[in-house]
Amino acid sequence: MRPVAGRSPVAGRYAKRSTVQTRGERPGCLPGVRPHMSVVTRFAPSPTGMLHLGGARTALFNWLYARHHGGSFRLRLEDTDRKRSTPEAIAAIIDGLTWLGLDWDGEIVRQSEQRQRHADVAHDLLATGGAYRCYCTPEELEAMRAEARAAGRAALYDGRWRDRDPAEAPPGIDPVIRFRAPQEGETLISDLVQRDIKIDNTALDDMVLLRADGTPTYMLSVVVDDHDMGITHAIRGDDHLTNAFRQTQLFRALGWEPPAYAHIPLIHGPSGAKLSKRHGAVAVGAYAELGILPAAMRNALLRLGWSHGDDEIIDTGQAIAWFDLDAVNRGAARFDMEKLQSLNGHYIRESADAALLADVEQRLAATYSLAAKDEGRRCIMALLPEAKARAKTLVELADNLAFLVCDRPLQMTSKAARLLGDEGSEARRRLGRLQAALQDIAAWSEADLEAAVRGFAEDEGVGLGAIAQPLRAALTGAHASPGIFAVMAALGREETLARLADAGGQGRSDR
RNA sequence: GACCCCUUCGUCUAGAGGUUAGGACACCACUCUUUCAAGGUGGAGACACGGGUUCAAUUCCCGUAGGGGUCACCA
Repeated sequence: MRPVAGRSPVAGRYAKRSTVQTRGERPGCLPGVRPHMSVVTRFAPSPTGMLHLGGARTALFNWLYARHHGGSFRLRLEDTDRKRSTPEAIAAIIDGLTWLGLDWDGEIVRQSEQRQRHADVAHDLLATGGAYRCYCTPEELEAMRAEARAAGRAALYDGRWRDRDPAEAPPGIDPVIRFRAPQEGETLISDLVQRDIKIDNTALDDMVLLRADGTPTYMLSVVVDDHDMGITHAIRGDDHLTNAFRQTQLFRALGWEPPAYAHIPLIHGPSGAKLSKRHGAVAVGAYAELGILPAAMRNALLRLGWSHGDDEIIDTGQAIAWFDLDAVNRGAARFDMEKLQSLNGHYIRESADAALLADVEQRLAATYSLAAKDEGRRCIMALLPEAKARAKTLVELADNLAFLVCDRPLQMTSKAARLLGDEGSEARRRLGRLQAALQDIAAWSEADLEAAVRGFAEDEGVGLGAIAQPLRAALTGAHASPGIFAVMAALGREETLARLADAGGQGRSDR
């Protein structure tokens, strides 16, 4: 992982870029209006935890936007807070994105590796008066905030070192470097999603650029990195909206042009509040375990806050073709697991059998602790087309196929046991006769089996259901399963007859 | 508290100054059927409230209420 953001090579490109800006006069218009500028988006998570739905959706939108415009999508780890950033979190983010199929361009940029450049920028600003040293103690700041709050104002730094003579600096205190933010007028953002929003500059204070220990803060780092990486569009969660004003001011102070911003609404948890560790945030990896297909996840995430008329099932190719920021909503949405599952069922049905096989085998092997033998694999493949139509998740799919690889005698569910009845029941005796009837069937094919069983039912003078249900119980241990003839064909002659014997012959092991 | 944002069926959403307010998930019924799904058909279900503007407002404007976000030497 080597950062690409250097200090110099991109400067020239930038000078060119800033002359093209027309954004701001046309709030509703799309970034595509700026010709000849290749789109560069980025997903910039802080590696302090898992990748949850909100982050995943932000990544998706950035990825889609870049792919739609033929630009590039970068991944940047905002690890300036090295105490909180962990290798596990980095791995979780990478795994999550990989699982989702969101591939990034170029190398991953680790913000911490850019700290010297960030510090240099801060010092340049200091030299030109765009920033100043502040010697406040944490206690002093805390008191300041408490007072502001008590007075019913926003808790802002009051700028007490802004114009103070550094000669008055108290001894023994390492100063922070603060941005000298404009105090008059207002700052406008022409957000691609939220439209024009302006804020009075008095609502913003002089933020810290460099901490007392000389390390850069996030606010400085994003600005420098977005600039250095040539980010044209910053698509991120709504919770960054107020940061955009500060960042815009910093960009301007540095003589740079900020990227186009697009603040997308947050995804809310069941409680209606922002997703967080305490509020319904689940790592995307958890959905993989639940048997969700990445394609379904992408589709579900896409429809949260974005729409294309009445279209619901939108595969990734279609999403790339259709996605743009103008159709992004401004209100937060809640995530609906039921809808995800429904979508997932669709994508499972659309999947090729071979693509599902490995996953099913793995799940079966984990749950039933049986090695997938060739015979087992043959059975599974044979029934996959049937089983696929009945599963909303890969977990269900595996569960629905588990009977194929279970050892005899089968464990019966209570409903299955009821279908079979007690020892010597009519249903069981009939299964015994069926076993005999099937004994010398010539070709063990689904069609022949169906003909044979139907014929048998006729001979017995009962409807097919009266045979099929107990038969299903005997063969699968359950009252519901894929089509019974397909089950028999998949199981094979030997295993089918053996299970029939278990149920019809001696009548054992049912519960 | 200050600043900012949001508000159409339970949920995700479409929509437009005049519509029977559309779709999807979930729900109910019917259908198909060897079961369960899937599929098909049908049903119930929404414009937060109050003022304006207008011939007409759910759509535009202003308030109210409710919800959310942000106010760190976190990101």
